[in-house]
Amino acid sequence: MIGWVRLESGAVTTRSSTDAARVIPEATVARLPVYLRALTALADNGIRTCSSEDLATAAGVNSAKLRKDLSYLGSYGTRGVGYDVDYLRYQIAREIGVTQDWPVVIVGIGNLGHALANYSGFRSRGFRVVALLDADPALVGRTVADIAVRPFDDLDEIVREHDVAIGVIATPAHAAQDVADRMVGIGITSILNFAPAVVAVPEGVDVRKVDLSIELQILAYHEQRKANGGAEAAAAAADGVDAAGGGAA
Amino acid sequence: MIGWVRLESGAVTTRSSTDAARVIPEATVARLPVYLRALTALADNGIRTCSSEDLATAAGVNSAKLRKDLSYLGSYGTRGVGYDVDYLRYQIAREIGVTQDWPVVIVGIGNLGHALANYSGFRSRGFRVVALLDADPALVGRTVADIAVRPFDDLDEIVREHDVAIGVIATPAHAAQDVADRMVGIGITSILNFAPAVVAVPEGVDVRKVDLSIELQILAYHEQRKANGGAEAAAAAADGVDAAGGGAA
DNA sequence: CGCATTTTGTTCTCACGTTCACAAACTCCT
DNA sequence: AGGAGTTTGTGAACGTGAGAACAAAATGCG
Ligand SMILES: NC(=O)c1ccc[n+]([C@@H]2O[C@H](COP(=O)([O-])OP(=O)(O)OC[C@H]3O[C@@H](n4cnc5c(N)ncnc54)[C@H](O)[C@@H]3O)[C@@H](O)[C@H]2O)c1
Ligand SMILES: NC(=O)c1ccc[n+]([C@@H]2O[C@H](COP(=O)([O-])OP(=O)(O)OC[C@H]3O[C@@H](n4cnc5c(N)ncnc54)[C@H](O)[C@@H]3O)[C@@H](O)[C@H]2O)c1
Repeated sequence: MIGWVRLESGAVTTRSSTDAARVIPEATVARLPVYLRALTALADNGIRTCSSEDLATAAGVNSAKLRKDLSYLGSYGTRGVGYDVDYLRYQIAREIGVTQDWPVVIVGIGNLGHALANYSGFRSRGFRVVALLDADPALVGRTVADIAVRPFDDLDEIVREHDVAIGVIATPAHAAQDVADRMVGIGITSILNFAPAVVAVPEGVDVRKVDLSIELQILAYHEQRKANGGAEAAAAAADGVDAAGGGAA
Repeated sequence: MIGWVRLESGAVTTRSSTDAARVIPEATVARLPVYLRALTALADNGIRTCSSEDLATAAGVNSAKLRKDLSYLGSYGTRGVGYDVDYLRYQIAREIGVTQDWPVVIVGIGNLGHALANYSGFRSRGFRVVALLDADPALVGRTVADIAVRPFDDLDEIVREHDVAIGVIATPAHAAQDVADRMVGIGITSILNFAPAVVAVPEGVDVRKVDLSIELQILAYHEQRKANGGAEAAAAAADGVDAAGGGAA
């Protein structure tokens, strides 16, 4: 359907048709979890089938975009009928990789680290917090959310023992790069960074950042334009501000 | 430089040249706070002048992108020299609107609400938490970060008194839409939503969402592709995964 | 069965965002 | 003053994403 993968240099590989050209656009990847959440909500309400229009409404997107996104995964709907909620849910979960369990370590058990440790949405979505780490000796030994806080230097041991691939940084900004370097050094290849700092990582390691201040500043920018009446406000209104875009990136 | 704003229908408005065609792309708006943070870091290190290359490195972006982004604000650099750190910092802050103080209310003082209330990065970036609200009578009256928790029904009074434009939702997902509706009803026009739920708002209201689970699931997707060796991994590696894209998107 | 109706999957077009590449503008040195 | 060296600001090329529109496929009804 989408065609074969072109290779610029000579080598030509044949592929089984099952994994044909699976290059899912990044923008689509970022929306799949939203669809998954919407499907779960529908299933919880006892809905077994839905149209792209229904699901799009539940996910807060346009139905054309939804259908196009789903088409990258395959043809899991039925024309004239719609999608089977449970079936589609499973397919998306499998595509994202949340049918399996992902062990996660959290580094920096301060205000935010406490909240994260207590967050139930972690576990319910296929992520398991295997360790809480902090450099502060006063915190080590305390238990948060039934997990003992351990010294940061235990990172190596824990990552090896549980085969951890995902690390969360919730330390102050000045420590973020050091923590990231240690994580990468031990083989962690995905990092979620809550510290307001740019962390540099080698090729092959993914970093996603969550920055509250940036989100607020983006809101402030639009707010300022709304407040400044006249031409500027008109221009701001015209671009259909509805946002909820981040994601990131 | 950028030309006049074209209007599709007859009406032609003249503009003073000072606010000429200020249509800053959304992607640029999302990066301006990052530049601001990088400039602050440079200033803290005593650096008074920097090139686009320096600043780009500090902000974790490509220098061409940085220069193009800054060009939407005006010409604040000097060719052959670079940018004056303090001057550029002020210009960006003014553009975003963080030279003024933004009053903010936080609704839902659970795990996350506590962390947010204690977050110092709020205040230092031009945002002032004027109230903490919760529906739970057991929480009302307690003080968190020197601010008394007040009943959710005080929202109207507080918003009117402090002229609040920005609201933060940190309640469970099932309460998010109700809280948003109340906020919008009183005149809040910017919402930062931490609950994993789609909230619908009328035109003219901005919603940005921060969703930890989604970020982790995006990481899991890429992680899965890295793990699945062979063709898929090759494709994943080829698309230069370096992410940190949020935001926005 | 044939036809109207519904809804998906896909194609096409346009808008937006990124990156390259270079002229313009500035400094410094001789 | 003039030329070499820097660095900005921006035009143009390219790639990605969004949305409209529609053909293809399924259902249901007479
Ligand atoms: N609190 C919030 O709501 C919030 C919101 C957005 C972003 N953030 C950011 O998240 C980070 C954490 O915020 P917080 O309020 O929890 O801060 P915090 O000071 O309460 O906690 C930071 C924790 O990190 C630990 N730490 C410091 N250096 C370390 C190191 N090298 N290795 C391991 N642990 C180390 C400290 O001991 C402390 O327990 C900060 O960067 C902050 O800017 C916080
Ligand atoms: N804890 C985390 O680290 C974390 C991370 C990401 C997202 N979230 C999301 O943030 C939200 C809050 O998480 P939490 O862990 O703080 O939950 P929580 O249950 O600890 O706190 C929720 C608070 O909201 C209050 N509340 C409930 N309904 C309300 C209403 N209608 N009006 C006002 N207040 C109301 C409750 O009384 C409670 O104090 C949840 O939606 C959660 O999914 C939490």
